[in-house]
Amino acid sequence: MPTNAIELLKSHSLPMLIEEEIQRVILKGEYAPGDRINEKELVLRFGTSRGPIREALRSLESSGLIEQIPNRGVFVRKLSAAEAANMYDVRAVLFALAGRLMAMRATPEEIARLRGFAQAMDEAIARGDVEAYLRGNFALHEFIVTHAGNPVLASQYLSLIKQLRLYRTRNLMLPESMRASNDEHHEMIDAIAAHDPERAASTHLNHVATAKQRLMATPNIA
Amino acid sequence: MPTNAIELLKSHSLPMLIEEEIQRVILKGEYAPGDRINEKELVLRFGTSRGPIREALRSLESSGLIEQIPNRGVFVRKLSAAEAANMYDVRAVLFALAGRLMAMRATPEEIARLRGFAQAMDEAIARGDVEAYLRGNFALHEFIVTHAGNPVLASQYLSLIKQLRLYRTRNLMLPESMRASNDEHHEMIDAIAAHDPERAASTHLNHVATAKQRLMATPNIA
DNA sequence: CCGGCAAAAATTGTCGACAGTAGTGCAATC
DNA sequence: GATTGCACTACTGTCGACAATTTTTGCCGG
Repeated sequence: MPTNAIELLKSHSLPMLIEEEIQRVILKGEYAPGDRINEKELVLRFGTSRGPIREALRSLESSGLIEQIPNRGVFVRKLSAAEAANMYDVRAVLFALAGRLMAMRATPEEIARLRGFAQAMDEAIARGDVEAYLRGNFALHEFIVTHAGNPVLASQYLSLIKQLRLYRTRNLMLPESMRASNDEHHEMIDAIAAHDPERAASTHLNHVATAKQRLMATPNIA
Repeated sequence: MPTNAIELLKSHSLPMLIEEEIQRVILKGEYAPGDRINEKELVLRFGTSRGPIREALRSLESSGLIEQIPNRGVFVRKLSAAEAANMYDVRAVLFALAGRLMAMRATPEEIARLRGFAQAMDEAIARGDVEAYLRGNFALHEFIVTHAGNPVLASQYLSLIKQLRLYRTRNLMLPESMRASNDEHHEMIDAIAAHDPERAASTHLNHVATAKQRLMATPNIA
């Protein structure tokens, strides 16, 4: 197959495209944690041979979304509560660093963007639109870590976020939780706007720490 | 080749073994940053076909040691000073978390081990044995992050350490630097032994921060 | 009816070969 | 003599097939 439509998208090799698609499917929940992923199935799905698919799976293994067991196959990674808790602790210090850096370097435009995110989330809460709230929440966090001026930090943080999506995606958001969480967002942004690195670091750290508390408090529904 | 000697080592698939060997060769400096890695060369070196080798390279790419450019090949990753600085900042907050956790959970045996490392380094300095000092330094750091009770933290920290070895391995250690660094080690261990998480976190953070200062102060010899 | 054993099916691991692309050097032309 | 175009080379990308292992299935005996 010399000229397939999937090939035309440039600067992305075939294994990379396959990797992104498998990742999308996993995060969407089409494969559940613990499920086995059959290579032949992927062959049929993508119409390529097994070579590129195996390369994509190796890459996904390194990013922590799947697990390879020799001669047994690949499985969607299953996160225990303890592992998720560990990830939250690491995520917290990374996010604190992001907040600290943001407080030191944020431009007025960036601060305005941050306030925009928080306001949109306020409105989503008022409308009771959980979907929009979660979108805004992710956008705010992503904006902070990608604008902190440290790509290594951003990459590690986003990788953790991705892996954490494997843990109990049934993340029911109560209205009061959303309100409390967005209050914390406002405090974080105030600290950044005041260019107060210490306060930014502590508010960001606490934000993730309380999110962890909320998550760990929910009964195990798996 | 049904029964090759390399195959007998268990619980490690062939791509994993190849990956470790390539990694070892890169970190040893046999391939320098920016060098191109030829697949055919690896085929001759390992005696396998290109399939397992390509899988190993994909995995190494995810761990940040090499870079793949479509249709061009793979290259040993080249770290700029800015990227190294970013890694040090992330490493600092991770190490601070490790120190905090260690202060909360370290057993008397672990504290004794820590003191043993620091003492061995003191002796290495007295002997002027830079090699032994560096070994002890790595052993101490590794011990702390792997005994902090957070495998996610350990994995990320060790991954950063590995990548940082691509940056100016000509890390000349002056005797006064080693003394100052090991003084910091003693302070870190004291904080852990006192089970003082805050002091442990700050001493660990500062230890990496000053290491970064020292590294960035050295003239660029690349 | 159940457990263990053996053959068969399915799946992963590996390989050699072919296709396509980037880089190189030569040659012809201005 | 410099430059542009072209063939050549070497490499990466992909594929289909074979080998080895695991899992399933069917059978037999208890």
